[in-house]
Amino acid sequence: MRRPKIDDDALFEKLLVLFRRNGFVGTRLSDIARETGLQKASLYHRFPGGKVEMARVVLERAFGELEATVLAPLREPGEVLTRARRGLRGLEAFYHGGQAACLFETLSLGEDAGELRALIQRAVQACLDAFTALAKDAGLPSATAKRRAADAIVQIQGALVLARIQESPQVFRRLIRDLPDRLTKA
Amino acid sequence: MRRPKIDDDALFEKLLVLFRRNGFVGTRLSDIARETGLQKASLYHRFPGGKVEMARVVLERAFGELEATVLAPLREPGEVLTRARRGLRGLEAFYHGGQAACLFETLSLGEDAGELRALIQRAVQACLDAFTALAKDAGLPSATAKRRAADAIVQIQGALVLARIQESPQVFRRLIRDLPDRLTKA
DNA sequence: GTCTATAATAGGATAGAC
DNA sequence: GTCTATCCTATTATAGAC
Repeated sequence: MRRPKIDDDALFEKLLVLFRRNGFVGTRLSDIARETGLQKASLYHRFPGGKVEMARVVLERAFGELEATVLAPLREPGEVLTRARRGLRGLEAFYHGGQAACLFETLSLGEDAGELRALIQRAVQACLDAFTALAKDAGLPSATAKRRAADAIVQIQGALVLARIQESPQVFRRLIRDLPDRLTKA
Repeated sequence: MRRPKIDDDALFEKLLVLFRRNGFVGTRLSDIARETGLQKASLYHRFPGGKVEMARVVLERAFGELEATVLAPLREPGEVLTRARRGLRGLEAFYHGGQAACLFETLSLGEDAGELRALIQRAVQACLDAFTALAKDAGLPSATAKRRAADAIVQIQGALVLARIQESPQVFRRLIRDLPDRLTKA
């Protein structure tokens, strides 16, 4: 076989699901091999840096998707509430309606997070910036806008954690509904 | 040696720190042995059920501490805002001012969580109930009180996650300051 | 109650054939 | 690009002496 058994996109999806659900240590190469249908040696051919590189690639691609489906809509020109709604619809899809954990949360756990921490921090900061800019565009003073943005991230992360514990996405769905106003209204 | 090298309380504290920081899979028996000064065989003498039993005991004791230092103050008779402030002061201590992760979050990650999930759900539900009762005592209608309680849990969990990622407890401390009003005010 | 020693398994990672 | 086979280490867990 010269052709890949599984293409990069599908491979990325499998890795994303695993790292999201089980974190870094909790995701074993044997799991990845089983889910992708590749042997461990083949995985090392695709990711010479091993598990850490797999996690890094997943983080980078997830950040790219977040940028395209959530942050970009938030920054588009137009009416503030419309932008908020579009971005949050993207966010809802990004987290599978609250049924998927946040990669930034699960990969920030433990000491192994060291090599990935900078990447995670950058992604979270990008979210903070985008939300802040939106709240400013809504006419809120700078300090208030920053607080609203931080509140939004806090609530998103918290809702995802609670949804995981309760095994119900209800609290996350409600949040998505409420956030556009909470971010932009006086 | 017939006397324990380390007493139950100290042992519990060590386990708590490890499981909090690294989750279930991320906490290895070798870490526990190093931190407690006990050999692995001695750990198995204290916890015949192995790592799962250690995690269960930690969860139970942490729940007990939460009950005593946070939930009980919330339920005490007296002025609502005072009760809220006392409970939240307990909560701040419980999470070391935002520098320690939530055990219920870190142990709810991964498939290993199966055996511990019921315990975690019970603890979170107890928090929801206590916050709800407080909000009701503040005169809020039942449905509103429930929403406020869920919001509180969401914000606490989210702030802890964000604090971990940003390596700064700032967002958690601000939350503790704001929560008494957010829970009780019309 | 703790220890040393050891078993049994699973983990990440590599070599080299095809 | 994928595979089989293998290495080495770490991991959980147990046996039995003190």
